[in-house]
Amino acid sequence: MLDTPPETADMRMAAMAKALSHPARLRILRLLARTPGCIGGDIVEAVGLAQSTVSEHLRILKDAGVIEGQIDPPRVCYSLCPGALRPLSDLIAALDVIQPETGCCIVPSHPEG
Amino acid sequence: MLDTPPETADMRMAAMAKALSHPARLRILRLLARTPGCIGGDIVEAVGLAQSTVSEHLRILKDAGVIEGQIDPPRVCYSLCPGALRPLSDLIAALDVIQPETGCCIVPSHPEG
DNA sequence: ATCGTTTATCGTCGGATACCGATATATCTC
DNA sequence: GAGATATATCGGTATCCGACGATAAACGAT
Repeated sequence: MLDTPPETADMRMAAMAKALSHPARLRILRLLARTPGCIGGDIVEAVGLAQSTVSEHLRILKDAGVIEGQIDPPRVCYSLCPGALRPLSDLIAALDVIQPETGCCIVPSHPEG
Repeated sequence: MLDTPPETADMRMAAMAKALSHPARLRILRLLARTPGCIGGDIVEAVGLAQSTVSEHLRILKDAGVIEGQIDPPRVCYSLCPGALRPLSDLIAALDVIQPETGCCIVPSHPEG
């Protein structure tokens, strides 16, 4: 039912950014980075939301490829996918590089025909 | 009406990420980075959406502090705010650093009791 | 003062998101 | 099979988002 829908690179990038666009999810990511191993439902306690809500956030992160879950029944052990966010930081770096220090407009005058 | 609502650092970060969470906005950012100077309504053509829609995207980016507009009546000259996204890439870097190469779970066993 | 140009705002609509409680699912233990 | 545990999914509701057309606002030119 999903014959490779027109998913552009920007769409993937946008989806990745969207995964980071909620405080609870940032919390989760930091928690996962912090933890020496990986955790299960402790995340629920850490973020202070309902279990179902946290599960949804985890799904979003998983769908975005930012985290992955390793099953250890009946738990699931979540962890970061190391290089997953690299493209995003690369984009940010690229944007900054090209725009060095020029305050703003270089051509404030309008070159009319 | 907005007496500094409990805006945490994570909320700011999330808002920044949300600014990047749409293909059209990524398009706009890349366009601004690309352009030697900065552009006005050419953005509208570039993204292929209605003028009002693009204006809204620009507002979102501006609110997030990612871009800024310099007025050159009747146009507005948009440009990137150079270091604005740094905190986001820093976060990403931090996440990756701490998670070195450990495939996943370090403690798959559940310390019951 | 009026017109033309460019951008911002408004009203609206459909669809997505966030949150919750309740329930289903999966697995180990007994 | 029954029970316990941990996670995923479902149903519902309130809110937000993205898109558009229409309209307002700001300013230079005539």
